[in-house]
Amino acid sequence: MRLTRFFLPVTKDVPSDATIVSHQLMLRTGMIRQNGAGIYSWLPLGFRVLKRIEQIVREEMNRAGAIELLMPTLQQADLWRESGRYDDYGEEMLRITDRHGRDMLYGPTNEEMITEIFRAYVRSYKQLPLNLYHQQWKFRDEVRPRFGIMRGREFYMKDAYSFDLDETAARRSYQKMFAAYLNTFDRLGVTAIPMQADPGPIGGDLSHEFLVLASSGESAVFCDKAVLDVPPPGADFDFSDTDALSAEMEKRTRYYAATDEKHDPAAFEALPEERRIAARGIEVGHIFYFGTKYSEPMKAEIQTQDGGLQAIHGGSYGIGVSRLVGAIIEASHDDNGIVWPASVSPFDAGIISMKPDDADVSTVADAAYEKLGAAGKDVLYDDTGERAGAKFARMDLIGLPWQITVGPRGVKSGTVELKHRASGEKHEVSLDDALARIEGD
RNA sequence: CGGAGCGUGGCGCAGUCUGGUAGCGCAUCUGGUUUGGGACCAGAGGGUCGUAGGUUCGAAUCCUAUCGCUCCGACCA
Repeated sequence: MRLTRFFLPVTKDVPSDATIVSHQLMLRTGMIRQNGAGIYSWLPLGFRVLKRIEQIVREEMNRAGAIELLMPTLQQADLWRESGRYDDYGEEMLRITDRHGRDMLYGPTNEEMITEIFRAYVRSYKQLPLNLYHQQWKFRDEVRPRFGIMRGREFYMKDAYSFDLDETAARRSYQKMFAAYLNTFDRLGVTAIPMQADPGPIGGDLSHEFLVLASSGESAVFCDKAVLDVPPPGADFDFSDTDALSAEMEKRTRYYAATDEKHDPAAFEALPEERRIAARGIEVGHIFYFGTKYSEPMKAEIQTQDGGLQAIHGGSYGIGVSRLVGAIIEASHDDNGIVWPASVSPFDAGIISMKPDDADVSTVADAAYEKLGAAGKDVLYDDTGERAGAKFARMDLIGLPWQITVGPRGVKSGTVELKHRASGEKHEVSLDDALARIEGD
């Protein structure tokens, strides 16, 4: 993408109502635009990141055996009356009346709807286990939205729902999501620690929150440093291996890790002092096993092998996709701007043409742009006539993993400057070497 | 929902106390000089001062109402 053809409203000024760094950086880089309290437009740069996170989440869910579908944002109130949550959910649920006077709502979550879909089609235990998910906008009318997209009222969430015959099978589905989440967050370039959680209004008795450590996090967290060193299951993890699934959970849950709600000071202080981490965290995922909480009132029953009817055991598994954009920035930035993990960066690399009106410079810069594009890399090509300082500052602010600078000096000596954003290392190398380095990333 | 505060060109702010017909910086546009880490000079465009009433000869400024937004607390992906 040529910068002269792109829509990238970067500003030098920090908007005064942004108090945390991710919010400030998202506004400064033109990723989002606020349209109301807790409601945002995703501008082109932000939209790219959102979509890349969504795609990684999708790949990891699919790998774990979940199946994607899409449910609407607007739901019928009657469905929620069946589960009893229409009255229980409270003011956070945005209620709407249509022209015929029917009670509707903007979905804050989809347990009811997925249960309705399930019961309409699934009759036999042979069709289990089943895990259906979607990524869709949600609305929760927060009393106090804040921190930009981190606590918006409208937010983008991946929510998966598992259906199993009994608790044993349901726990296996839970473990699959647990493992899938570890791989997902790892690919997103963040360390998310699973912690015992309160099941909350969704109910049930098995629940973990996944938190990214960040000073601006809304939850106080306490954990054993050792939990940070447990590697993720990895790309070749076998989700059908039940022992391995149990082991992945056990590997982490044996270490102390809790948010303030579940904090046990005695257990924490039993740890050697150098292993105690008391910090703050951002909740980016939450998984629940809730048994028959919805299947019983909503009659989601299947036939068992012996011909009986049985309410299914359910679980739900959320990832805050839009929140992750902010969480990743909170966890990965420096004084100059964002430092994107390569996996979610809005572009794979940036090219700065120091003198776009110089034919020799443009020849080299254009070649770099075309070759990276041909190699499948997404490139932001700064072909503006601005001064060098402005270009460098902007590119640092945006935080792409790689930057190639093409200028008259280098053209003369047959080199370009290759800069790695995260380390700050800069090298004068041949164009081919620079391209090879980026393509190999 | 309790407490606090703010709405003045795209962004950041001054002006409000003490009414006199709107200003600064950044950004934008034009011309010129510049050009390897957020340039300089000259000029220009852009604001019914959140909205609606009221007081007044006159309201960004005073009064009333209303809408919106932010921050602190209790709840949440």
